[in-house]
Amino acid sequence: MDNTEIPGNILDPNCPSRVVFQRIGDKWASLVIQVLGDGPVRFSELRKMVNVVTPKVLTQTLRALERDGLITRTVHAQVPPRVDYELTAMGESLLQPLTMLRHWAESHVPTILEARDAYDEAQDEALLGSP
Amino acid sequence: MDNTEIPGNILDPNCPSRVVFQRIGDKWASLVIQVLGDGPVRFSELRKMVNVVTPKVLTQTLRALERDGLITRTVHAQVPPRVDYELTAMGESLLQPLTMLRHWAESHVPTILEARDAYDEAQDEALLGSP
DNA sequence: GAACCTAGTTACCTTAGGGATACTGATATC
DNA sequence: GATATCAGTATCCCTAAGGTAACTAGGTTC
Repeated sequence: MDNTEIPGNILDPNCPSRVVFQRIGDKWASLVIQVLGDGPVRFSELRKMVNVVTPKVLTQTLRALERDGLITRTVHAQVPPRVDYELTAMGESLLQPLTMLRHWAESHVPTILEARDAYDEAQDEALLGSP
Repeated sequence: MDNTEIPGNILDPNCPSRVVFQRIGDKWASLVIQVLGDGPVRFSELRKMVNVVTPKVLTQTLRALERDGLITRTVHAQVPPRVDYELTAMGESLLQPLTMLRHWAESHVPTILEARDAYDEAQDEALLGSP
């Protein structure tokens, strides 16, 4: 069986690609994973690094990642509370493909943005030509 | 400069990762790219392969990929019409990281699904314990 | 001239994702 | 007793993504 073939169970909501690509597409999830790549980070630090995400949305993101077994949540019995988030082994294993994708992004996004501009301009001109 | 560092321009809507991760997260886009990995495919064929996507949504997806310079659209002057979609060089270069991610997905998604079940069960029990 | 083909549109609807804002609870410090 | 810290909740809102269903255009075949 060819290892690169495209799986046929695309309809299946549990289709591997579907499940993972959804997580990746999540606005903050992949960012959080990459931030956690350097070691455990507490909630408030995460908020600062991810800059303007609201606590509700950050919590949603973290819960989803925890549910998927990609990160762990550790509550320290302190006051004020301290909660650390950390990648699991599986979470860490995701870093590599994620980093590859990020590198691809960094080297190609300028071209993508140019393509968008060119496309949009062509569209505008077409509209002006036949109003 | 460390090649694996996390870029700071996360706020920037044009942040490379943001742009690419969004495309990947698109429900059909990454699937279409992988289908086109074997060569040009016409609209109707694409519909069959991607199985239940409606023409409107498929068109949206294809237009977005075309706009980003990842695929080309070729109209053949025939009747009935024939339109072929094909990866550009940039589109092809995306296949590699995408395939890596798919392989990661295929080997880890079963674990993810188990983790979800376990998490959800734990949640249910917690709710039953303190109603 | 009726029906069929492909590659789309058009109009409409529903839901989920994300966001803004304000509040809670437990404790320690002033 | 007022205030601060931290890690969240609760409530409400808005938009965009995705989906359904029906229709169009241009030409060909029966």
